[in-house]
Amino acid sequence: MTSGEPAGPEHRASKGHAALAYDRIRQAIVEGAYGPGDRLVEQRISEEFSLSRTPVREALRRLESEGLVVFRRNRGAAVRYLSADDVRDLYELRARLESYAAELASVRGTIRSYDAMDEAAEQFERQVGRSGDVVIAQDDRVRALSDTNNRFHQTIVAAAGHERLSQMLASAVDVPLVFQALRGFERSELQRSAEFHRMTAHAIRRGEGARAGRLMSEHILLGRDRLMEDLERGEGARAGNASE
Amino acid sequence: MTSGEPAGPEHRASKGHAALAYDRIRQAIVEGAYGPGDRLVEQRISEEFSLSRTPVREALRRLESEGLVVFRRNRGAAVRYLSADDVRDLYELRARLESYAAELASVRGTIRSYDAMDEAAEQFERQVGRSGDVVIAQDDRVRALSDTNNRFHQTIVAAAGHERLSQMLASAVDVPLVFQALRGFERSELQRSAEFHRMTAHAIRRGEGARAGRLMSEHILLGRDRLMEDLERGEGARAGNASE
DNA sequence: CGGGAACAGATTGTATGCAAAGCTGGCTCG
DNA sequence: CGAGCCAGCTTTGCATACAATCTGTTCCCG
Repeated sequence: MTSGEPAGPEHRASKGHAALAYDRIRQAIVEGAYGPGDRLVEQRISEEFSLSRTPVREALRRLESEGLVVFRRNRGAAVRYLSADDVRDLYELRARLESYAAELASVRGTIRSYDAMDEAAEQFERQVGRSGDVVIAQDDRVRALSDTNNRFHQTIVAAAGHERLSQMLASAVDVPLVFQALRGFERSELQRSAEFHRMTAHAIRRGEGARAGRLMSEHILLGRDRLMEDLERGEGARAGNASE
Repeated sequence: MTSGEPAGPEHRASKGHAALAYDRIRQAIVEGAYGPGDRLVEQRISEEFSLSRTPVREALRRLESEGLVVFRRNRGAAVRYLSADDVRDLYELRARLESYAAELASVRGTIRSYDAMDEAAEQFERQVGRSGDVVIAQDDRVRALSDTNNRFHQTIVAAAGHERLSQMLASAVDVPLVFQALRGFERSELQRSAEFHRMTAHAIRRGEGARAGRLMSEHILLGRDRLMEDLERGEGARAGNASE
């Protein structure tokens, strides 16, 4: 569900308080509990989580380096605000990076990683099929879809076997946006996404890297287009509203 | 080592101790004072810089997020070790990112940014011209060359006007490698680099983004080839030992 | 009545203390 | 003679205390 950390059992003590704070703050941002521009006061958060400021601070700086949060000297952290232009840029960057990942995956991936990729693609398809007729509004559905979608993309990134690339993608994907985007998708769009997943996975497995890269890029840019429509219409909860 | 940073209790409030520690540690790694695998013990570093452990720790985590340093839980930080394969991957990634930056710069750059770009390219050329016949061994020369080279590349990235991209490149460039690479360059290779700088800058200014991107990519991949030769021939100071 | 200096509250940035997790080396026991 | 274990030291991770900086407001003076 969250990206990056290897999915271990839920041992709170074994993870370290800083990592814990990181997970929780990140999730709060991704799901919109903290909106863009909200200040993240260390004292308040540390009380909320029953920790000291030190690990909270560490988590915040880590989130800063991933681009979810901005720091201003002596003024602390706030959830990053993204303009429509920022979103456009971010998606285009992501398209390039993930296209590259798809190319690499087609060369370096193992059979097992391909199987995992297909499995995620199939599950996504099933979830789309099961979802309601027009718009899937229920948060749980969106979350499940988002998780499966992330899993598909991350499987490919993992198959690419490029650690730094995977690290970068974690910060380029900007999960809040993906979450938002999926919420607005209509069923036909979800089906198209599922189809792109299938085609991309197929190309990767066959070793056709360039094709896989183009498909992946197109897939992501289609997502961008859809999201930009929403943002320009003004209903994005995360961007587009510039007033305090 | 450092040319002029005050280390005493007298300090400017404008920078913050954490940022200072970051700069100094980073420079030490880039120039090889700390080699790959060296442990970075917080206590020792904080004494060295007359600071407390807190800002040092913060600096180390920032360096971790940039990929120069690795943390292992309860064992602290160490300078990251890069295998030859890692270096290859890193350069290819950098090529893609900076190629994209060049494309963007050709569309978004201002006249002023183009002038700065040319200025850096010209200075690089002058410095190459002035340097010794075969191999420039002197650290000062290498450092000057490295600075100018970085300035050229960073000018383009800045002209691209894509904050996240620029942030990513900061961590993809892995300055120690560039430093090492330049040290091994022969004069003819430096001249070729200078020429690529000129051609790339020209393409950017004329708005030929695709060309600029290809040139930039090629320029970086040439650098990669040269560096890989060095690494394979003997262990470069930074890579060569494969144990975990 | 308006501008600005200074004060107060809030919040970050830095320093230090303390407990727990790792590592090292030596000792004991098989 | 070797292997395993225990003790002590090192170093991190977290908590807390303190100092520096910023923001907003009030009050004084022109």
